[in-house]
Amino acid sequence: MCGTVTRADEGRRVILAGWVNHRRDHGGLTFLDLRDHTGLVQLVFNPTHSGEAQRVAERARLEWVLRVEGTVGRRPPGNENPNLPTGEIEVTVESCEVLAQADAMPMGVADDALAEERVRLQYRYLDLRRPRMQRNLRARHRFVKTLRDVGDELGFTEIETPTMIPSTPEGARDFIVPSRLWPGHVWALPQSPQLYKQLSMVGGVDRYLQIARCWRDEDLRADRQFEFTQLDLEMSFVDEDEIFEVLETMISRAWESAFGMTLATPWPRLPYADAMRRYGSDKPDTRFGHELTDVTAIFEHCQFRVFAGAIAAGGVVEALRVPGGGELTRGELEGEWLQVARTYGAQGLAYLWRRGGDYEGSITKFLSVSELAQLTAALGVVDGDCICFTAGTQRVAATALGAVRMHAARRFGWIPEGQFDFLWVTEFPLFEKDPDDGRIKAVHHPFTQPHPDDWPLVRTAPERVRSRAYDIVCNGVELGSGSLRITRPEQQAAIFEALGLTLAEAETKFGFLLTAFRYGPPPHGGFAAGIDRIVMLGLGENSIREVIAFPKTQTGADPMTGSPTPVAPEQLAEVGLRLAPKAGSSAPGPT
RNA sequence: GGCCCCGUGGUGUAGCUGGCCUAACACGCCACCCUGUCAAGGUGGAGAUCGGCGGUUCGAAUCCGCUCGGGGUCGCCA
Repeated sequence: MCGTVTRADEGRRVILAGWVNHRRDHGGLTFLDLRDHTGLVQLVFNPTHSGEAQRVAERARLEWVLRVEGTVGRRPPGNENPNLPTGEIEVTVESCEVLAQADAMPMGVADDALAEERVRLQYRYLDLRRPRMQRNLRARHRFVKTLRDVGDELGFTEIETPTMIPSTPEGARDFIVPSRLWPGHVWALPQSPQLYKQLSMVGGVDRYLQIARCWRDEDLRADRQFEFTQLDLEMSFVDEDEIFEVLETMISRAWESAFGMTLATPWPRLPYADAMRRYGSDKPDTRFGHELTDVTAIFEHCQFRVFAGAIAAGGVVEALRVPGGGELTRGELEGEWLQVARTYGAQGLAYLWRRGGDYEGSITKFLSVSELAQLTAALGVVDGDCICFTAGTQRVAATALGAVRMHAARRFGWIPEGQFDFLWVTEFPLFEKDPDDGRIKAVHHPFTQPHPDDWPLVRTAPERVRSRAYDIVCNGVELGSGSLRITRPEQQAAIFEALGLTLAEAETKFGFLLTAFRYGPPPHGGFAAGIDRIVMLGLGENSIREVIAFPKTQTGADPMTGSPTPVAPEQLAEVGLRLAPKAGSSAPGPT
């Protein structure tokens, strides 16, 4: 292979095939760099050795595919290239065959010739030739292969579950597939194999594993695609400790084999409530401190109406000390910093500077000497700091200031590079109130066990019930989640009741699972980890599109294939469908 | 659905406080020269009317509006 030729091969005859990465034509003597996924090697075409091969080399252009036969030799002294692994040697070509020509490239293939993402996706097959993408694809392969290997060692059985399953209204929007044999009926692509893996537990599988493709018809993001891949696990007769240990083993070993870095295990556990309180996030970036402080008690009776009003309404005031923030201008704080807080629902962002041993800033005049002294003590304020505040409900104030914390971290370089802080966020709330209709909904899914201590609250104060659901978080990215499941009918009934589901409704939605649970379900729990995101993180990429061979754009299209495409009426008729006219193309209505 | 950023030859950029832009530079492409280069070099050449539409103006790549496309993000993602 091109990149694996070494000094040890000196004198050997080799046959190499690859792409022309670069050409340097001296009008007689010609050099071509030949590339395959292993790297580059310099080919020398000397008219005195082989005039025929040299004439081919003169014609060859970037990205032509060549097969050459030649002899490996040391480069003449002084002509070594220390920037290349194969820089000490070269291949003197005796014969050269053009396997394929290439038109002028629509984009460069070198890593430092990065084109606009639209162009990269349109010519994804060229983009994939880039060394970086080759590295990413192969690292992903190693990662997944090791997950399977370790899973096998740990007694897991890989089970394939269907990709055409019943559609359920819960959770994300389904991609639906019309049924030809059952006109008017549809299948859905799974958002996850959740129910099937639980059924496999009932089926005695004991330890289920799947590298599962999942689909969700929601808006795309840097870390979200329509279809993504998860490491899906389910285990019988286990509790959190065993599940955590399995995942720590599988992911740390796969991480090491794919990225060559070791991960310390076990990972710390952080209850959800603490994560929200300390970091203002359920997926905290714990690579740096600068935690939030609840200063509600200090400002309970203060003259600043925004604080006092929020507290009187049952809310809180959160504070963040920004060392060095004294240099922040009013324009910055009231511009982009405020915008960050507002994006996450805060009404505003209050701030103070500590300069020359005193507080400055527009809210200073509303705060008493005593209040400011307490603030100084509580946060350890020193000269040159800026203190940012949000006020409101605990959730909004903390979340917004948590976002400000991340903004500050990037602004002031708090984030240590090359560090990976994995942790478990545990004891997620079981329920949450839907702000739109005020109804109680399951945070994870309705089969999640409540925390054993909180069973009495299921009836009385459902929003305070903690669950046995947990997430893996690393560097502020949510990498996966899981839970222990409910298998006892009477417990399940209590949860459905809290969710406002009648037994009849539950039967309609999940009847097959409830039926299965009448025939001796083993206690079980599991986890699903987002492979795209983990590989993205391990490779230092900022988007999962960099670790997916053929991703979609943010608008959910594929520029390479020009899809999605319109569909012929006959094809629709066959599956019993009629499409609504496109909103823009319908007749204009009354204005 | 909201907010923010971007859109100039095949690619990447400059120009964008309006006229000197009949649009510049690098890479790539074409032709010729060149036997030790490795971001090879030299000479010459082709190639964009500045995403699209509309407006302001004597005059627009440069200002405004709409629109299309790409990216980021909030909502959404049990």
